[in-house]
Amino acid sequence: MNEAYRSGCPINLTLEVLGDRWSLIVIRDIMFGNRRHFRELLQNSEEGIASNILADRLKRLVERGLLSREDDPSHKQKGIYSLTEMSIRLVPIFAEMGAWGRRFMPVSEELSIRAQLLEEGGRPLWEDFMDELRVLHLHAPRDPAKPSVFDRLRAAYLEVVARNAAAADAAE
Amino acid sequence: MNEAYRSGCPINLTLEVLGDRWSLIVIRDIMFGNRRHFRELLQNSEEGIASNILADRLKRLVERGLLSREDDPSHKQKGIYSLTEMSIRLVPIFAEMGAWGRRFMPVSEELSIRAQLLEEGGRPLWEDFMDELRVLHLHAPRDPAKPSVFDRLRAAYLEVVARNAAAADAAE
DNA sequence: TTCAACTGATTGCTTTTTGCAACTGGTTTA
DNA sequence: TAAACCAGTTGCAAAAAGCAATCAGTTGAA
Repeated sequence: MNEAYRSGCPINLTLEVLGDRWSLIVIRDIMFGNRRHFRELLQNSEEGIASNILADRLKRLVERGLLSREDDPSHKQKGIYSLTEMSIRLVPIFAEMGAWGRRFMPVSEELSIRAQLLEEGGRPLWEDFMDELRVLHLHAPRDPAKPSVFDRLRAAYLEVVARNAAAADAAE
Repeated sequence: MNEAYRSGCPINLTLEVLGDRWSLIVIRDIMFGNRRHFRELLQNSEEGIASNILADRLKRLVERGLLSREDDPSHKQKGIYSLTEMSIRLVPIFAEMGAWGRRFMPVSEELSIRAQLLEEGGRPLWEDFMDELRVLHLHAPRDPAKPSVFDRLRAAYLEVVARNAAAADAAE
C-alpha cells in the first residue's frame, strides 16, 4: 500500500520508475534489438546483466505497465515480452539520451550509429519509429507503404559492423 | 587499467553517469530552481535528499564534469555550484522526461506547469533556455533583447501556487 | 524411451549503495 | 560572546546489486 512517491514532479516520477542502471537497458534491448525472450535478453546483453537482475526488472516493468508478457505458443515455458504504449513513448527520451551520450561520452562507433540516425532524423523519424513499434508490439495494423525505420537502423548498424570487420581483416 | 564502462552504447553511457535516483534531481534543482549552495539544495529539496547523498552526488557530478564548484566570495565556507555545458545540454532530456511523466505518471499541477511550458515551447524554447543558463552559469554575455525563459517558467509556477493557495483559502 | 540441451527463472552469498540521524569544525551575525 | 549558519562527515542498518551455481519443467533428436 506504500505506493508513496517522493514528489509529484514529472521528472522525479519518471526517475522513480526508470532511474536505475538497468531498466532502460532492458527496454532498449527490446526496442532496438527486438529481443523478446528472457534468454535473448540475457545472453546478447552488451552490458552483461545478471539473470536475477533481469528477472527482477522484467517483473517490475510488467507490474508498472512498461512491458507486457504473454505466453509463447511454440514453447510452454517461453514468455514473449512486448513494449506498451508507455514504453514506446520513451523513444524521444532514448533519442535525446543517445544524442547527449554521443556528444559527451566515449561511445563506440558501432553502438552509436543508430543513435546518430535517430538524432539526424529528428522527431518525424521518431514518430515513424513509434508507429512501427506499435505494429510490432501492440499488433497495430501495418501501413505497407512505409519503409521500416527498424530495418534502416538495423541495416546501418550491420553495415558499420561489417565495415569494421573488413578493416580488421585487411589489417592482419 | 580500469575498463571503466560497461559498453560503448551512448544510452548505456548516459545511464552510467546519470542513471540513479538522485543525480538528475540535483541538476534539476540547480537548473530550474537556481539553487547554487549546499544548504539551498538540502533544505528546499522537494524529495528530501539526505545530506550525505547530496554531498556524494555533488562531488561525483563535479568530478564527471556535469557541475563546477567555486568559492563564494561573500562567505568563506560557501561553495557555489554551477551547471556546465555538459549539464546545460540535458535540457532536452529533462523536457522529454517531463513530457513523459506528465502523460503517464500522477504528477501534481504545481510541479508540472514548468514541464508543460517546456513541452509546448518545443525545441526553440529549449534553445533559448539553454542560452540563458549559459549566461547564468557560464558567465556568457547576456542578450538584453531576449525575455527570460527562466523568469517565465518561474512566473508560471508561482502563479499556479498562488491560484491554488487562494482556492484553498476560499474553501475554508 | 531416454537423455542432452534449452526454457525462464531462483537461491545463497558477498559487495556496494542508500537512508537516516547525529555530529563536526569552522564562519558569520546580532 | 553566543546563537545561528555553513558545508559537509561519521556510524550504522537496510536495501540493492552482482556473481556463480542451481532448479524443475519442456523440447527434440537418437
